[in-house]
Amino acid sequence: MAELTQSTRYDPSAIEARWYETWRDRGYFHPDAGEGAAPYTIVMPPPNVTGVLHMGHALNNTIQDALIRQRRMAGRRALYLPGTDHAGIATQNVVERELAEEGRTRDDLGREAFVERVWEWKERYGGEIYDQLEKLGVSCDWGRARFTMDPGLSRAVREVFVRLYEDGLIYRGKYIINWCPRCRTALSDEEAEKHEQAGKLWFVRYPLADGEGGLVVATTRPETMLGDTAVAVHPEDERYAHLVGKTAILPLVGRELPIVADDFVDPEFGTGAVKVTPAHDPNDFEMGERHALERVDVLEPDATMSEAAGGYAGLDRYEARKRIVDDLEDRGRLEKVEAHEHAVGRCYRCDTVVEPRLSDQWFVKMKPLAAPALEAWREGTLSFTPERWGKVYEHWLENVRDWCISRQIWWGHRIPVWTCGEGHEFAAREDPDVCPECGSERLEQDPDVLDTWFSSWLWPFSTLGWPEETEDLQTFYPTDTLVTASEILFFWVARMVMAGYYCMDECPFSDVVINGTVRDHLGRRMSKSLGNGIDPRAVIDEHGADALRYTLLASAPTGTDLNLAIEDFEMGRNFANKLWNATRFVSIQLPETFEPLPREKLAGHPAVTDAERWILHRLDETTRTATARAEAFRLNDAALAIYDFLWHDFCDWTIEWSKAHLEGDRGELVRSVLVAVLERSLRLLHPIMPFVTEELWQRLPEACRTGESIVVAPWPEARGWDFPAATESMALARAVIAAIRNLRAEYRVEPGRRAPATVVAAEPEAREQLERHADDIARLAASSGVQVLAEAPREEGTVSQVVEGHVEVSVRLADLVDLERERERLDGEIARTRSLLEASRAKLANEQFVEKAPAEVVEREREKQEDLERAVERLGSLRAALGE
RNA sequence: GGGCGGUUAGCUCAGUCGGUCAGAGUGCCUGCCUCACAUGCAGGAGGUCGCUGGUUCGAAUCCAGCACCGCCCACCA
Repeated sequence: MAELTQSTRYDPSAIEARWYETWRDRGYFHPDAGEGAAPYTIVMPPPNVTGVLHMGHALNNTIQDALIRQRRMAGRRALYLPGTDHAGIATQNVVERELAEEGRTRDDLGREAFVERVWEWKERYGGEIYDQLEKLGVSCDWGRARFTMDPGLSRAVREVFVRLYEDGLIYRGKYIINWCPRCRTALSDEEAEKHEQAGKLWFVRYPLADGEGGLVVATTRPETMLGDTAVAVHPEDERYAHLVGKTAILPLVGRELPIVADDFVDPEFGTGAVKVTPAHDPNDFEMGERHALERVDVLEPDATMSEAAGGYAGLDRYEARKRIVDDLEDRGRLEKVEAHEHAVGRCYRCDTVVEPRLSDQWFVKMKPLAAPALEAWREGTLSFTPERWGKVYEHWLENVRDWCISRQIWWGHRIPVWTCGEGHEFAAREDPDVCPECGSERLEQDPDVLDTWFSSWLWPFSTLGWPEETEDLQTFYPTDTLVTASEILFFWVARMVMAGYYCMDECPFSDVVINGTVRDHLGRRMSKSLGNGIDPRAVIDEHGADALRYTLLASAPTGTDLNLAIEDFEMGRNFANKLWNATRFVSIQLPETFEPLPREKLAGHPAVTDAERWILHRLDETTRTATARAEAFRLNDAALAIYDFLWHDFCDWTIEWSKAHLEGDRGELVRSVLVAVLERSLRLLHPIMPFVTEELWQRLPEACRTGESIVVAPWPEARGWDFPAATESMALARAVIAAIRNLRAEYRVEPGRRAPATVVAAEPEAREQLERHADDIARLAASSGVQVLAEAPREEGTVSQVVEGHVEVSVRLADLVDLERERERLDGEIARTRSLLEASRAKLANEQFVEKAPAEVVEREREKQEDLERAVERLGSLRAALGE
């Protein structure tokens, strides 16, 4: 164990894969269902099967894994359930592109062969993301991994669909939906992303049928005018009151358009008169319903103009727009054109501008499902971190609209609705042979498939076996924490809560933790097209998974976006390396047969000093902080607290301090403390940096740890090591050391040259503390000896500082001292201290302050004033000794 | 149009209850290969906490307004 030949560089590549296999093979990630310890469950937001691990996944999964590992160590039965999503449109697109390269289309293959082909693709590439997640070190239960199109999950989808259908919560109808002309499918409102875009507003004059004047309407999509079946104005708009009931003529087409009055119209916008196109605009559709208007569909599914467009038939929508504008202009119907910024929907998969289109689609009624989901948030059954996301969730649910769930693609769960030759329509859990109503064998299944999210929203329970009453479901549902990005709060989180209540009558999780978006150092979203993405796999290859995980967690306050540059990951790498070397140092000190003192004997050991007590005190403090922060989902705070403790307290001070105490009477105690602190620190850090902590933990003597792996070692608890006096005394010692070092550096003392130092303190208590530490202070400050005195002897050739207000630290530098410079330095110091003192005095002279501020604050201010007074005094006498 | 978030050191960001909160990492400057670690050690410079008011004994912190950046929602064609 104590080989001195070990490399001074930590090499993660040598150990990560090995440990991962060991953990997995030993079953640490696989909790049993049934009776046992309290479960803790996280279901992984399933990445798309087409997905490649990106920084967003890395962050999301690191957070989840850190939570899972911490709770597992704390004794919970932790289940981290992984899986992938079939991602209907995305996956179909990938395979269609593959086919395109072969010069074929999905229609060439036909539905069955195409779906077969997608399955082949899935079998071949769908597992890649699992390998990448393993490299990240996530402690998922791979034996329970699920895919949204597994037989079990497909059964769950069917079951829910049929239940909703039977409950009257699913309906089919002709409505305006978002249509992607490239994917040739409907999209949900959430899938049609709105983007502000510069466009134009065309003002077109529609003449009246009776030949008397006309009225001007404004439109952003002139091509849709071919489908106009009315013109609308506001009922109270006096400008147009006389026209209501009359008829206008549609230019270019000649169709007669009734002029109707409708509340929807905003008199302030445009001209206050609106062309109504029920087949191509959701509002116009509703107006069409209200006024029983005809619907004229002028577009084909691929966004070319249909037969109904007359002379424009066959043209692409934008080509048609151009021609129509030209033609209107030619005929003098175009009044004017204005620049106009407006929101345009685009397909979230291919970025094509979506077209509002009239078609037959399936919908889920959301209002009844939303009610319990709202209730859960309002009652506190469901919490969000950060809390503000709860309001976003609430607002969406309050305004939720029905969910369009049918997609005109082939890859996905086919809608389980059949129609028989007699026209009977029914939904069925099992593929039917005959119509249940009339026995007809001529059955036809609806050709559409379900929105991918229709399977994702069941994820927390479908993955556990639902609709079967499995042991897993009983044990691990409801789950505990859901960690996800804010982008899918509506797509996924809100709908999961609805499904949870609808199917299980219970909220599917108690906490939703929203993680931030990973951006580049300029704050731009990482994306393929910008080429600014940092590949987490490359970071793992270069620095190790622990470095990636630490950097991500430390840089990511919960819910805040993080801007990262590639160099930032060196922070994690350096920390892992620091740990490696600290452990090397401790190991080297331990004989092969080392038996550490029992932990309960450390703090009360006869040979114990402030140095040991202080680090034990800090260890307890850090343990409490790390635990509280991990429980509150504040992993960045936990990570930073452990980092600070290990690097700056343990390595910078305790290890350095210990070097003179490793042998002799105190040796056994000091070594026991070192190993105890290190061992517990490794456990604290394990959820964040699993690999390096395991590797190092295993290198500690067996008697210093419990169990065969740190993965299943107990989460640390504070032991009541509470030593404020030792903490204070060490703070003074460290301040004195820092002062001597500072004086040496200022005077450019050669590193090899040692100089005697004097520490003057009036208080006997302070002197006593310093006396005890004199040798260590001298050693760590490169001094030949430290003398502790009550009175200051004024010697020539010394330079001084005052620390903690009342302690004077002097170093004899003889020939190196530049009197002039020392006078200046002290004058500066005196001026600074005086101004602080003045401020403090002014504060205390303020009656209001003394009266109204809490006694504790006033007391602290008094102490501060005293310290400053003494400091000014001491500095003054130092200065006086230097003459003019 | 509505809502939310951000603005703190050159850079990336912490800062919970208003009073030891002017902090970290990185970068920069000085000096060190000191027997765990140069992926390191020691020392140092660097900020009017976006702007303007207000509340308060006291404001980076609370309130209002403003400016800039970003996100989400939205059926004004």
